[in-house]
Amino acid sequence: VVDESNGRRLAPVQERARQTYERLLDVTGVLLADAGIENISVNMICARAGVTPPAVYRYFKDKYAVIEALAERHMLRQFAVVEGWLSETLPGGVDGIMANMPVLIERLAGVTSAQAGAVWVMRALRAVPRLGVIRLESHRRVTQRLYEVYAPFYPEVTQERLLTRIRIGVEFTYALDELIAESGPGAAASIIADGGQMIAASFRF
Amino acid sequence: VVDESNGRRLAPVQERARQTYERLLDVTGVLLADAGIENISVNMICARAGVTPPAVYRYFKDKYAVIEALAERHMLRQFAVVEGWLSETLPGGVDGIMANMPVLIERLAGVTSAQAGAVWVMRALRAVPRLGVIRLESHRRVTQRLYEVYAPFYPEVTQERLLTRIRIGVEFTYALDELIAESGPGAAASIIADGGQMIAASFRF
DNA sequence: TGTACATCAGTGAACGCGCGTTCACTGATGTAC
DNA sequence: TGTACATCAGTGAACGCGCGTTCACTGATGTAC
Repeated sequence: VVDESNGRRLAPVQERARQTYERLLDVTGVLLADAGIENISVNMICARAGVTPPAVYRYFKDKYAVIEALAERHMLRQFAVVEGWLSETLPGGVDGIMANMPVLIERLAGVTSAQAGAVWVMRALRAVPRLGVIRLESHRRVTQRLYEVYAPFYPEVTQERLLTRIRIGVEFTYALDELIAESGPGAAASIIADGGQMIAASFRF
Repeated sequence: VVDESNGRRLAPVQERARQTYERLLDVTGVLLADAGIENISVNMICARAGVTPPAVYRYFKDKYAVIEALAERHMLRQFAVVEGWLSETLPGGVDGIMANMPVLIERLAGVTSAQAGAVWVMRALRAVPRLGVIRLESHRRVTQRLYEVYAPFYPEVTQERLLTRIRIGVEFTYALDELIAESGPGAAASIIADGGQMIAASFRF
């Protein structure tokens, strides 16, 4: 009885198993930061998580499936941040949204810094062909959601053009997230402030 | 008699050797696109280049040194594009520079699409900790150069703030380069046009 | 111009190691009656 | 409440393969006289 969709196998049902599963994800994040995507191995993950290799294969098809699950968890958390931010700023109209862009950037960066190795997960998503699709799918989803929100405010802009701009804006936002993650805490504040303004400015047509 | 600085070993002196060297770089680009950073191996590079492993070790310390050299070649080409573009647009002042942003984006994308696997090289640079420094160094260099050019046009902006904006702008530009590389030719045109405008807009303070 | 020699360029074969993965299994947890 | 059984969770040991890397070498190219 194997799921196999997307490389995931059995889902943990008991509490002990759920802990093992989460621990595997966390440990993978740490290792990704320490060793890098090309040096990480199932054996390493096991050793750090305190389990033996077959335990990993119970839940994941291979090491990419672990990274995939880790990435999805991270992107779901970021998506939740976007939703929360939208519901707060939407009453202020498009001006409120744009004025609060630095707030969004800051919160997204918070999610990234909270999870060890999250930047490296996102980088792995780009560098590994097999994992690229889940990043694209996630960006597509965010773009779609933002389009629904922005469209009423830009009646004079064609759908195609607005979608392109939003898609680029999403990409810019992720670039900022990464830039913040690799900067010291001093530089982070000004990147958040100026980066947010830059994205907002780029939505004046 | 070994160089060892940055993992490079002997430099090719004879013509035959120079061809082998360049072929190793080109083949590595292709393989990076096909197999991905985690699956590429020295053996694969050799097989595709029609040489045996020791031939690679003559010029490179390991496989990362090959990717590093490939990345540096690509970034030098892009830097040359930036210089050429600057000398053309600089007479038009800051307005000329900003108006011609889409031209820069397009040319950079041209360099990327001309070299097989160039996007994957840039992605590998992010994902592999050991290679990250050369990407940072390159971005720092471009940022510095653009600062020299922009500074006179923004006398009222503090140095720190202008540097931050340019740094972010550089990152945005690379993000566009990657976005274009993973888009179809139809979408590329509008990303170039709108992306260029977005970056230009983000330099209005 | 020819030859002897130096250096450059690349080969063939081999090595030990760690990787991904699987097998048959034991132990832990939950549940029917 | 106790016991028998089913399912879940993880172990221990082993495997073959391809990896990175090195050795002593042959062949190709350049150069001094």
